[in-house]
Amino acid sequence: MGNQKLKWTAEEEEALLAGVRKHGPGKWKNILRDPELAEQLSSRSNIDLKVFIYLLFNYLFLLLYDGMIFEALSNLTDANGSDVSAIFNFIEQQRQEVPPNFRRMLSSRLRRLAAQGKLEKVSHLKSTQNFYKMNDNSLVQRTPHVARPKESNTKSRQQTNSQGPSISQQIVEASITAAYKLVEVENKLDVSKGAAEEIERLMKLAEEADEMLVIAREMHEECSQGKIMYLN
DNA sequence: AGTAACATCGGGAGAATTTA
DNA sequence: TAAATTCTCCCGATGTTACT
Repeated sequence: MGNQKLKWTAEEEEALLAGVRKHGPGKWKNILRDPELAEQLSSRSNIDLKVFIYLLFNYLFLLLYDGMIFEALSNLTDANGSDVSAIFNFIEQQRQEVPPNFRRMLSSRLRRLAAQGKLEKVSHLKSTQNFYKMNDNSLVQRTPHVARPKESNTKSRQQTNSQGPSISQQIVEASITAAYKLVEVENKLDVSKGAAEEIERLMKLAEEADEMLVIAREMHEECSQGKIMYLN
């Protein structure tokens, strides 16, 4: 038996994104029936389209949280690390408003990042609170443990490593900028009725993140040629 | 009410990578 | 180099929503 694995090609991704723009998210059948897209998506079912977007969605949320956390920690430069409350307050201050369950999600994500070695967990004798600070691995992120549908021509991990941390770092940097926009989406996702509209907005934000990634890549190339660039 | 389409999630399996 | 681990993708079950 066994599933026939069919990696998403760039053409399929483009066709799907074009379909979402044209017909709207959730209109998978319409997208598949669209004569302009049917050929590119001929080997995909409506379930495939749905799952692809769903996984993209999940992936972006991971980027969202990591981006906000890394930004907070890079500003909270306490040598002993920052506790969850300090990180929460920073993000809340920046964001003005956060989702009701954000603190819980933040705490769990911090534990996860610490477990993965992307953050350093600092224990203090005087406090039961966990403190976290960035470490050398903070910007050397491996891909999150969710399918990452945007990366269709999956490079081997060795290739990724040989390029150094820059690509991952670029993703993180791009996500920081996109993070505050994306969290608005999350706020409204509590009202599940409007999820489809929010996903549509998310698609646009994803495009923005991609554009930022292109810019980040260009900057990286310039830097690698010895040019000095300043970030505001 | 019946039906079609969709959302969400868990789990299985193959491929790729790491480790001993 | 084989075994173990991680990543990526797909399928199917279940529940919900929208339409007729």
